[in-house]
Amino acid sequence: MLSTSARLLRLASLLQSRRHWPGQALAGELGVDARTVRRDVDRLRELGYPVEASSGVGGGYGLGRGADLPPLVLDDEEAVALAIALRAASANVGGIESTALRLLAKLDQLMPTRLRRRATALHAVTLSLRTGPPLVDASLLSELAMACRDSRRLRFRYRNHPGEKSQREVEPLRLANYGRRWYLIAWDPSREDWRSFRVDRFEGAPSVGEAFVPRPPPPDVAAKLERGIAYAPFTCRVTLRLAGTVSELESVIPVWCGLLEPETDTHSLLRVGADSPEALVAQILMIGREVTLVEGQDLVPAVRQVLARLGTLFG
DNA sequence: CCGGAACTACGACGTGACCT
DNA sequence: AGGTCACGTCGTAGTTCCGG
Repeated sequence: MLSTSARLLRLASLLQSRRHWPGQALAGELGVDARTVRRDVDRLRELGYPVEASSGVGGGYGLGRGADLPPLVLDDEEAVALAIALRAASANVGGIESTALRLLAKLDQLMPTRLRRRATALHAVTLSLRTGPPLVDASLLSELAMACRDSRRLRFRYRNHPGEKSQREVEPLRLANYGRRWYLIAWDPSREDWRSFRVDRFEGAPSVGEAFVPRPPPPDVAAKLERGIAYAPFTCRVTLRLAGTVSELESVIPVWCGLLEPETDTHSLLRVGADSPEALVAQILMIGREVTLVEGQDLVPAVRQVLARLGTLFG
């Protein structure tokens, strides 16, 4: 049983973690009666938290936008995650470097020693390699993240892999990053399917539309999208045949190698994508299995050149 | 369009623990 | 014993949904 003060901090933390909370759900989280939650909400309001309430079906509590940011409450794991994420994000997201450093300084000052050791350990043993300029803008990522969190439709202009432009309207689910690239995972009602969109291919700022009821993603959507991301965006693409079923191969072939598809009862297809013939060769070698080329004959001359250079080097 | 059901927040009140 | 505080119960009011 939490003390009243501890419960008040926990309530503030809960309200900051989600836009909307039914009173009964908060009561369940806090282990008290809904009436006690309401009293705590009153106390938070007295402390300056802009807690808004709505009655009726679908009603509940939520943090409104106040004149000032109320005190932010983080638990141990959140504080460590924030410190690590800030260091990583400042290198991969444009426009937030100095803000991230200011925030890190604040966190560093407030963190208990045990947490600071955990947060800095990863940074201390990680070497940051020069990776070029950031690919996406922080404000765009932030806007997409809020649309995911609040389950609001997004309309935006998008340029696909071949460079064709289109107007899209989707129900956003998650942001995902693969290497230095960021992707928006969303349900596309016009295609009746889940799609991933590269954030750096958005043209202009998206417009946020009406709220939608989030649909449960199919259980394997993350793996499928991960493999799709590992293939579709690249300029050098080949399809390989290898022995084994998809379920057998999934456990032995790294997910970043490409997109596995069933072909027959005994063989599967692996679609491999890379930025260059050199990277393609390296990726195919990493598969570590005997493969045959099914599609991508146009890349054969380029790949032969890479192999010839290797032959000269080590011959 | 209307009325009832369902759901939710809100207010009044009683109870028990703790402190002086 | 009396005051204070935190808590739960119960009834009320507002909102939404749905069937006739």
